[in-house]
Amino acid sequence: MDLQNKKVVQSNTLIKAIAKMDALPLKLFELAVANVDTKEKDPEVELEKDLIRTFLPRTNALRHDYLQTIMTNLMDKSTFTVKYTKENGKKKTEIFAPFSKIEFSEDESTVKLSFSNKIMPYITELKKNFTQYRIEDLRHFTSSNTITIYKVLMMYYNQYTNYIANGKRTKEELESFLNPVIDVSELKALTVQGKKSYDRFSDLKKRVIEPAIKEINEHTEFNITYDTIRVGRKIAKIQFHISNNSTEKLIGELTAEKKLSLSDVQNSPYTALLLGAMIVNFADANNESLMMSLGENVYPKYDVFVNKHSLDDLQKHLKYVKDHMNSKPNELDKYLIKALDDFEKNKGKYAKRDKSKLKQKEKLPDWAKDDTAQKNILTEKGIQRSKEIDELLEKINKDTSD
DNA sequence: TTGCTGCAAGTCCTGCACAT
DNA sequence: ATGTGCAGGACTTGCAGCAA
Repeated sequence: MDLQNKKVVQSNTLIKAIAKMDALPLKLFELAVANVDTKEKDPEVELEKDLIRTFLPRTNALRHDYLQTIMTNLMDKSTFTVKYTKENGKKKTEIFAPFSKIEFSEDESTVKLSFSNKIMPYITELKKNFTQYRIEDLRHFTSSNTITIYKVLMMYYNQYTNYIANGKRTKEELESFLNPVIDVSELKALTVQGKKSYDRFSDLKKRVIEPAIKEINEHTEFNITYDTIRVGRKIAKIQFHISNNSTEKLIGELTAEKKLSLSDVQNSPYTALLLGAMIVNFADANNESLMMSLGENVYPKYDVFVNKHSLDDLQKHLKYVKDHMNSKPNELDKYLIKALDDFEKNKGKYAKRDKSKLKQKEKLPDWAKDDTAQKNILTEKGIQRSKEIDELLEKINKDTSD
């Protein structure tokens, strides 16, 4: 078995469920989960005794009676509490044991663990939220708190890698997965629940947080740091910072600029805007050298512009550009960049203009000092064209987000 | 089965920093 | 100036692991 790559796969609900297990039962549970075939109807796992032995701190031999103690402990202490709010707003709690049976024999080299039906949905329902982490990392953890904190942090980290791959989250949302903020009370509930409370944050920090982070940093490829967030004088939240050299490389590759293709440029909403403003026509849209020059040189600037202002402002800008164009320039990309730069220089007088301000006399950019251009934005024809572009954009955005 | 050892976890004390 | 909360150290407790 390739432990190095063996991933434990659990639903995030399960991770957030409170496991009152000690470190050893928790490790064995994770080991079993790592090896379960979720497609089986009645999932059973056979673990080699030799493998189990490697997860024990100091044991050289694994005698039958000692194994019995460990497995009894595993059965006794493995309880999961899942709390959630029903649709009608009422709280619901489910408490269940992950294993229905554990069997082993003196003359067999494996231990057979049967999962309970109740826990399987949590392990198999991975489509929405999923967490994967290396079981190998757990081997060296001595505290159940380390395992729990590691799992919670991996939950966030894997959402980061998941979403960065499909590009469906903003940069800020991705950052929040890498720098999750967790309430001290929630962290206490996840780690020391059921035990004597750590009323003093310094005790929680000393006995739970710092040893856990130390172990994670020492035994995994992750580097965890944290900041405390105070509400008043009290430390109410902890913001963790997760980094990982090898995975950063992978993420870098995932997010590295993909080589731009003609279809990328054609499918860009900016192409739709240019078509809508009649700055390019359908023949232009199939002119590869023209479109690639726009995609490489102009669209990145439009990205910056839209980020700063809005797509609506860009749309207005392009209308003015078109209405001021006497003839199609030879180098459309340079022309559009120049027009955008001029716009930015005059943004205070133009970009933030609303309808009430339109009635006032104000200085417009040179390329926009055109009566027909100013009329156009207020004419029925102009409004209609604006609507058409909005509809087109909406359609494109819908297609690309699906 | 019993008792020993080592260690993790929990608690308490003291001094310090800082908000009020 | 005072009270509150934190950090660090010391002490206590419980028990896993193991040998006899």
